[in-house]
Amino acid sequence: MKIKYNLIKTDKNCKARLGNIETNYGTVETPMFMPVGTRATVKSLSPEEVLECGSGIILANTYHLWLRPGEDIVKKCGGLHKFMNWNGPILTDSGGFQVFSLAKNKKKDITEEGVHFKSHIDGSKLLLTPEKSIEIQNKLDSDIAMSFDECPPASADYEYLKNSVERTLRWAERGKKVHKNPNQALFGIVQGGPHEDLRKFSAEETVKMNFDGYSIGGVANDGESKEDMYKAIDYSIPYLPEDKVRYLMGVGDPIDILEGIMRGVDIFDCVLPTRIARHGQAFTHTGKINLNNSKYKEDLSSVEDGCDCYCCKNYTKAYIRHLISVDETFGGRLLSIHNIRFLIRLTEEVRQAIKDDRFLDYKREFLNKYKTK
RNA sequence: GCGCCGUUGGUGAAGUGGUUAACACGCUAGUUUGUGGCACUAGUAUGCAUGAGUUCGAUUCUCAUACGACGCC
Repeated sequence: MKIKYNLIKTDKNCKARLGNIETNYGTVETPMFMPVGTRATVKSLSPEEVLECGSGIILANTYHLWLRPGEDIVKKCGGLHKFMNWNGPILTDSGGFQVFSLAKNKKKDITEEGVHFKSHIDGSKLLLTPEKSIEIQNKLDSDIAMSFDECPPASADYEYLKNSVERTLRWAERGKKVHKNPNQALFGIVQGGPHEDLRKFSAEETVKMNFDGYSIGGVANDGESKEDMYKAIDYSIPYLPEDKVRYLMGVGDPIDILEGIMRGVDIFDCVLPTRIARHGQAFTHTGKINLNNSKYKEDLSSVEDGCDCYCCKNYTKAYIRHLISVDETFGGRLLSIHNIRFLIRLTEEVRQAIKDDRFLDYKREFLNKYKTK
């Protein structure tokens, strides 16, 4: 079966929603945070460890798996779940973001047909089209596939965004036509930058195509202000159906997650917890800390008091600082576990708060403690 | 004892008679939002072994001293 989204309730005081998603690989509760496993692995963690962090779902990336090992190999191995030994649901990104990301430094060639660009591995010329992206995702056999969209930079002007929104709609339609996997849901993506009319248009037109869920894209790009991100959400959500799940792509700063939930978002994903972990930083309820800092040299406390993760239950800051400073991968691994657990725990607490209709109180209390400086 | 060479920051080292002493590593701090990232950004010697001299001016020239390397007796 395809996924099924069940809305359980909405917080009385805001748009925060409590729900769950039924999939062939079990049910996951929303709001939720999805760790990123770009190349069929959440960097440095085993599936068991990801599960132990409380995550029931992960994200994998179409572009990267297309290049290596190739979707046919994954298919031969029995699909992505079997291939990577992950028995929970998997969401695949369409590759749209990679095109944007690759095009940041190099010349991109976005045409009506698709996007021409060069492989980051060997420089060979590639063409990714809406049809190709869906075909790859079908073969990967993820539970949730994304439409192939254009993810414009935050600096794009109105005219560019308008054209981009229209092109993304045409691409969504083309992708939907070739989508064949009966066990895989397909999401449409809302674009339009921070502009109210473009978001409205994009959302309404995308919803008309009747996707299994809806993503809000084009946010969290470099240089984008928080205000623009929140606008993008505010201007998209009202036009999305209540009974379909909403996914804010690429967002994972704790504050942004709470802001998103308050505005009606159900799913988040982000590389932040694992990336900053590899660079020595950890989320805590009082803000982000940097284990590189010399003040932790002799600190025998855990990364965060009261945290129930494997890292905090067994290791000191002094030890982790040492690992990070001598470049041992175990340090980043421990912090990845902690950071993912931190965000998952955040969503667990949020779900309870929504149950009690006190999400806004929870959010206020969290923000009071969480220093960004 | 004599000869010869050397002595620049935490480390390896560039360099010049004249405003701010290159670069690298390290160290310190910051950044990171659908992962081309173990990456990026910034800071880090008021001082060039010590003392004296030459000079308008010396880390750069001269002499002495200390320390170190090498060679000879």
